[in-house]
Amino acid sequence: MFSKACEYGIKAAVFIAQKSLLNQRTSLGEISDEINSPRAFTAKVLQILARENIIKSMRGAHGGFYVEDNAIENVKLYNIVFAIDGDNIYNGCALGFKKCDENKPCPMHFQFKSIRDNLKSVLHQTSLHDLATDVESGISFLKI
Amino acid sequence: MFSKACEYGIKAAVFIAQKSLLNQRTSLGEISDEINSPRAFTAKVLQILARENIIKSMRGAHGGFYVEDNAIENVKLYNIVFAIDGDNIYNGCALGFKKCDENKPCPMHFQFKSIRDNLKSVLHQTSLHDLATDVESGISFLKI
DNA sequence: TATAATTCGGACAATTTTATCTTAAAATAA
DNA sequence: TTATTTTAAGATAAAATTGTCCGAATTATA
Repeated sequence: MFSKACEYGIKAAVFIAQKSLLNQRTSLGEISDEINSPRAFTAKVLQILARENIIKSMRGAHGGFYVEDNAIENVKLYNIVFAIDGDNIYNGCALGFKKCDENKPCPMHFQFKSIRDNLKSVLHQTSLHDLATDVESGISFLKI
Repeated sequence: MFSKACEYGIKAAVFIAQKSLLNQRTSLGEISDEINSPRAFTAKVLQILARENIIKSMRGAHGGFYVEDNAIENVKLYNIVFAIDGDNIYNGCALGFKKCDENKPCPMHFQFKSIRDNLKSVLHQTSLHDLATDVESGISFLKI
């Protein structure tokens, strides 16, 4: 469903948000340990998120990654997925047509409308804060 | 969402079913023309579907691909997707965990439950017959 | 039987995605 | 200022997916 890059990006962002709620920065090493992801590849993904202002980064000693207070609430899963994988998942045609709409639908267009809409609404509704507090309180997990 | 292989497989199967409803076999060349897919790659996908008994193939002059009468009703999108992409799309964890369930859920587990269930039910409900008749009657399209 | 039409299967090639390595740049602190 | 810690960025490599080619096998027909 999501690319590996996007999976790592989501997990990393949630972990960074979790740390930020505790007023802590976290480093690439700590992140990739915590979410069990390849370090250098994760760095690339974090660069994307930082360029898109979804997370903040700071170089140097005591540097690392963090999420700004207001972003923890305002950044939605939607923004992360869009930054990394684009909007193809929930806007793209299930059969890969460039142009597929009610006027000229692919055979799966109508059956998939509810799925796409559902996905879009979930990604729009779920904030970093929601996910991070769940992990913090032991309701969900970033590593299994 | 689906792999390219799966997209081609679905389109091809629908076209083959459409022809079979008219009691005609169709060849690889006709299929890849009709669904606008790379010929040799499509052949590989059709081999998978044939091995899984989702479609039938016959070599030689006047050979080609077809779907058996009962299969047109009985084969669901589910079977095609499963044969080509496996069940990862609707059973797999959104964040890629091997083991992710209510007991030890990833941060997106509950938000994605409805999406997965919705997807699963759509794929289970939609038959080749449904898709093929829509195309045949001009309601939907295999090429755009 | 010979020929043509067709799928099958294996090997290969190109592209995309995933992953790594190495050096530079920036921030902190001694 | 120098050393240390950290991210940034670019080059490269590995793996997976997508795509191609070719000869063998099979079927129908002349």
